[in-house]
Amino acid sequence: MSSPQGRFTEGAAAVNGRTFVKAHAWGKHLFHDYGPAGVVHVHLGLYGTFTELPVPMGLPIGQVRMRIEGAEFGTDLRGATACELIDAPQVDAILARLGPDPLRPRSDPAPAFERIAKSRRPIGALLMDQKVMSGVGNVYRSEVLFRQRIDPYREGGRLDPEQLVALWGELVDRMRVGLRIGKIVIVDPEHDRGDPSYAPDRPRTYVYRRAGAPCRVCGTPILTAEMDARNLFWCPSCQIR
DNA sequence: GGCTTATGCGCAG
DNA sequence: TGCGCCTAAGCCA
Repeated sequence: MSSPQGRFTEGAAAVNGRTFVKAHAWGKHLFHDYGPAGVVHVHLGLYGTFTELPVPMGLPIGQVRMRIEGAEFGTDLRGATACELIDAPQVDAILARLGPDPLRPRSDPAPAFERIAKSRRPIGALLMDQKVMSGVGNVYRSEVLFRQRIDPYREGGRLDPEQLVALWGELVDRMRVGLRIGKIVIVDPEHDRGDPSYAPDRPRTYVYRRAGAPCRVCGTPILTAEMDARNLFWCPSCQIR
């Protein structure tokens, strides 16, 4: 591992030349374990990216914050909002403020259900709150609420227990598909199976970024509004308040 | 080539 | 509540 330029170099210097042992993720947080040297905490934020390159990787292009080089391939990290060396207690502190992650095996949604059930905040905001549950982003919040026919403005406490179970199940299913194929596809994701190049421009979402376009189910124009400083999308006809 | 937008979040005020 | 981060993709010309 190396830390070529600017920002984050101080912390990362401590693991310069160290061997990357393993990685794990909780919600949107990624942890790279370097054994006794510590843990590198990465959060991609809005525009962080890892790009993969064959070895030899050549000189870094642009503002590369962290480079990991393997035997055959390596990665360059750019644009992340966090890339810092932390110790075990700091890892625990981050995990302590995160709710259950639908992508983690054997994740227990009960604490999330409890928080939602007693909240008067809209479900569209609760799904984005990392303390309630972690990993759900702005695309999935709009899409799973459409799939479950729940209006994003409905108060959390006004969801039935069965709806909470169904909503969680929907998140698990959809996010697993996203993980497997490497992109968010809600509309007929099985088309991607075995052929990532299949119909690259076919529809991927029901409502996300489709403001004004007809609902794929009922034809009603999709609405958009800001909720918690993020763009929200929904069908006023399919989704019940 | 330029402009806009964004799968997110911490912090100032 | 609004800004800053500062990359990449999509869209237009």
